[in-house]
Amino acid sequence: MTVTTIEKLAEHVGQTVTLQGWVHARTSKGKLHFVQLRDGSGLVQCVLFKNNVEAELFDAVSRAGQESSVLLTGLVKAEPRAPGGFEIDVSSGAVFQIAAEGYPITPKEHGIDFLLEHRHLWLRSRRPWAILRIRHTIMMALRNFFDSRGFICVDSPIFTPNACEGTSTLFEVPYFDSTAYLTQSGQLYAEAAALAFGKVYTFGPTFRAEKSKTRRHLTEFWMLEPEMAYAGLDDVMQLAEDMLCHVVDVVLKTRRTELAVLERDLSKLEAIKPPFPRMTYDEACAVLAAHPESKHVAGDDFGAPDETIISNQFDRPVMVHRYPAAIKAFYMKRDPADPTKCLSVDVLGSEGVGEIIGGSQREDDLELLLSRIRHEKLPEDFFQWYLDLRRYGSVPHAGFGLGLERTVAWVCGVEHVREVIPFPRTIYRIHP
RNA sequence: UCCCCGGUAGCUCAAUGGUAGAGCACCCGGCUGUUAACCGGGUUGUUGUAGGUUCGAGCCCUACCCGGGGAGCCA
Repeated sequence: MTVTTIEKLAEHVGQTVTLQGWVHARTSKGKLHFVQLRDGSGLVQCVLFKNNVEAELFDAVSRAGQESSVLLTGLVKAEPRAPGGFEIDVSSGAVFQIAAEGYPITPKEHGIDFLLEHRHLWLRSRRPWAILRIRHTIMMALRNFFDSRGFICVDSPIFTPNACEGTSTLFEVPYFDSTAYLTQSGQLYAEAAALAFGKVYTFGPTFRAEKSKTRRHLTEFWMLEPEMAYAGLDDVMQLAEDMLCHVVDVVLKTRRTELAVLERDLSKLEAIKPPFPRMTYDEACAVLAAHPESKHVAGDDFGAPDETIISNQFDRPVMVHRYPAAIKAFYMKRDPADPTKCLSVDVLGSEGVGEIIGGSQREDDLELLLSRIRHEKLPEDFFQWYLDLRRYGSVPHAGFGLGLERTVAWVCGVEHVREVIPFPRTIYRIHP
């Protein structure tokens, strides 16, 4: 007897196979049970006729409520009317466990608070299933993309001695006799690695203790940060464009079922093709100045509503570059053509989702970087190792940070980032 | 930290200041083609907490707790 998974049923039409899973839903009609079986890879309807299976199994299934664990063996039949296109005509099987009464997540509607409180069970539902499988695919596509271009994955530490950028509020943790902080960015370490390996990326969790409470914020989220030696702002923008196009392409090619579960408008994804529009910060300011709903003041950073206005001008991500140096991080290199600007870029996702990537060319001159650190009143001692990178073989280098959850939410067309990470951590939620 | 909204059965919600309800879930019975099945029957409450106003509070007032949406900041 072949044990297989639901997503591979197409290879087994006409054969008898065994599926191992859980009862997603069951309806019975007299001497007939319809079991919607979930096995993690998909969902398929299994039909049990009373006369075709042993009485013990038929009786057990009649008592098997939602989420009971069952093992069913039967003939795989093509069934165009069934979701997924297949149906199992069950001949034998076993009920491993009758789920306890009171499985909280019913087929009816639930509020977000209730669902998050039961996230450990909610993961089994269709929507999280689709989203988290796409998240996985996006992570794989990203890794494959960088791997195929000769990037080395270099992990950055999660315990850090200080603020990487000196801005965000960090989580403080006891570290033996002193204090450590959870990383808010692996970038400074990625720079060190780029000067060692040429092209690198870090990919891991990052932490921000800011009391943000919006659909775009988590206190723990994943960030991918590529960094390239002998590269500038234009290289970074090209890399970001190629990367996003590749990710969307892979998801469109391999996750149609999941996108259908999410009722994603595929035309919005199919529009994600190169080239992405590019505009300077000043050009973006002009767009906002001409927009009646914008309260943006030229020179300031863009607020969330401003980003929405800008990104809604296009059907694909837009790259806004050369922001005022004053509102950006100390390590960003000044634009030689206009020293009030820096060589930075923000990529705003389409459909008004806001910033998904922030990147820049880094300041490679020791004296200029040191003056920026002093001007920002950052702890100079902590940055000595970072300054070493400018002392010994400094080169032009550049990179960016991609917010994984924001990217997944954008691709999935999901409103809130808390749905695109398995166990979201927000200001008021650390459970389960 | 600030602004707005909410908290009633396991869930989603209703209830003019006057006897706390419905649908679903769950349990029992029926049905060989269901798709959120259907039909019949049954179980379900410290109305977030503590005060106050009132003859009477789920409803009005005060404080607090919890959560949601947004701002700022950012990915």
